[in-house]
Amino acid sequence: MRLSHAIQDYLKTIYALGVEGRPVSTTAIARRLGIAPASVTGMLQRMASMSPPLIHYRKRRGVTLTEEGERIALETLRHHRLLETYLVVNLGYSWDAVHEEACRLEHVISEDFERRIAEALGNPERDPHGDPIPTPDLTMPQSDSCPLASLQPPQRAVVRRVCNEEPPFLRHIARLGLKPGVRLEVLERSAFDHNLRLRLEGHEDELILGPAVTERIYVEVIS
Amino acid sequence: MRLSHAIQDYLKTIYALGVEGRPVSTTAIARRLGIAPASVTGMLQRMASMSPPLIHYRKRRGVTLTEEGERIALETLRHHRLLETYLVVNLGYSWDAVHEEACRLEHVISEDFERRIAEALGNPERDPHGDPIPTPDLTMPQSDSCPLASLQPPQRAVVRRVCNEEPPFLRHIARLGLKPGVRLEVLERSAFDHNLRLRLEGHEDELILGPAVTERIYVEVIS
DNA sequence: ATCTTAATTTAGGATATACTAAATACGTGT
DNA sequence: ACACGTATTTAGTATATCCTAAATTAAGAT
Ligand SMILES: [Mn+2]
Ligand SMILES: [Mn+2]
Ligand SMILES: [Mn+2]
Ligand SMILES: [Mn+2]
Repeated sequence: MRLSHAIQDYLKTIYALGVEGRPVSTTAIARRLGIAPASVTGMLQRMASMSPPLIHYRKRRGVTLTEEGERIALETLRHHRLLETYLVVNLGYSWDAVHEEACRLEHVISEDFERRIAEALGNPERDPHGDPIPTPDLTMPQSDSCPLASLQPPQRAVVRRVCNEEPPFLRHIARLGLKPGVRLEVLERSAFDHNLRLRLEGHEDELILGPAVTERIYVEVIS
Repeated sequence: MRLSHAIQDYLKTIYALGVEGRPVSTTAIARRLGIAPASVTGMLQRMASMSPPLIHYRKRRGVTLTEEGERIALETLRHHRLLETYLVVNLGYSWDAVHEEACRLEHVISEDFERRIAEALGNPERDPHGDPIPTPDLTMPQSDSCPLASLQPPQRAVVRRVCNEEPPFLRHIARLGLKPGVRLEVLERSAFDHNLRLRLEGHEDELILGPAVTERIYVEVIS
């Protein structure tokens, strides 16, 4: 039974919002998808009463994914992230332009297409934004990165992941040189405004970043 | 105004069935799309009353494309054929497996995606089946090929185009060595059953093909 | 002219997915 | 216990796309 684009996007959204198995609220889903809350309620009720059910739904308590729902969320997410990677690596897209394209393509490619691009890319583990790509058997690789915002001087770290898909944000930090794989050293953390002063490896000049940026960038601390 | 997948497929179908501007019947569209005739009537009425209208619709007389309808048909067809070519050339698909995949992807790729794969392929003029690919400004390249069935011995010709998308048919003729670009010589045409005996360039043994095959293969006669 | 049949359209419905407006429940502070 | 504001659900619609069954039209045969 092939599921609709709409349902696949709901599942992806619930997966993304449901950290640590906490239930996800109707409103949160509505905001993320740009849909009226009432419409989301309707869709959640339908998804909960399919067989097999895709979500556990408790009125006014929010939803969590069933095993089946999570499987499809991961399947769709694997499509999405492989596509983003393919668009950047093989078709020369810039990393701020791939999200929209992948979000349309993810719903229509076959399993064969998925296999072929994965292979062409050498079975990558992360997409251009550093997001982990679910494995072919649909488990999500765990990564132990933390927000750049949580670092203290004089810690050193590698940028792992950028958790914000908005093209202007991505263009901004790319211009600064902040991309997955880049090493950096925290020089100072200012009180109250929590700005970070830091230097990227290979760059002379220093950077000062506010929390609006540092909370969206995940890094791995270098021992 | 973005048109739906369904409408794009209707337009492609009307384009394909409407040789020389002859009106296309409801039934023909229904058969080709695997949809009930009544549903087709409904859709045709809607398409005729959009602004701008996509088709000219005369009750019980069949439909023809308007300029706008033809534009979209060619746009979709360009997507389809570029995708088929890309799948074969860059992702290693076999030519009998690309149609279905392209028929889903054609509706969701952006103009940017279209440009990029066209460029990656060197702006090809034909797809893997030899079908001409509409140019970027949406004109259909004219080709002067004729059915293999119309040849007489001892004419020689180059295979140009295979006008049948069914995978078993494509696998069959590929196994025989009949692909676009292959040269051949007609040795004999038998009366009544219209079988053709012929030899492919580079092959030792001869082939005997019935009209079910030779009417679907288009060739260009070598002077 | 009328009959028969095939093609087509109309009528009535179903499903998926959205919307707005109105009703209801929940949680919090009094 | 209660009232208020927010989150959520219900009710009632709308649109797109399909379906089946019944009605209508056109075209050829008698
Ligand atoms: Mn999507
Ligand atoms: Mn990503
Ligand atoms: Mn299609
Ligand atoms: Mn083709």
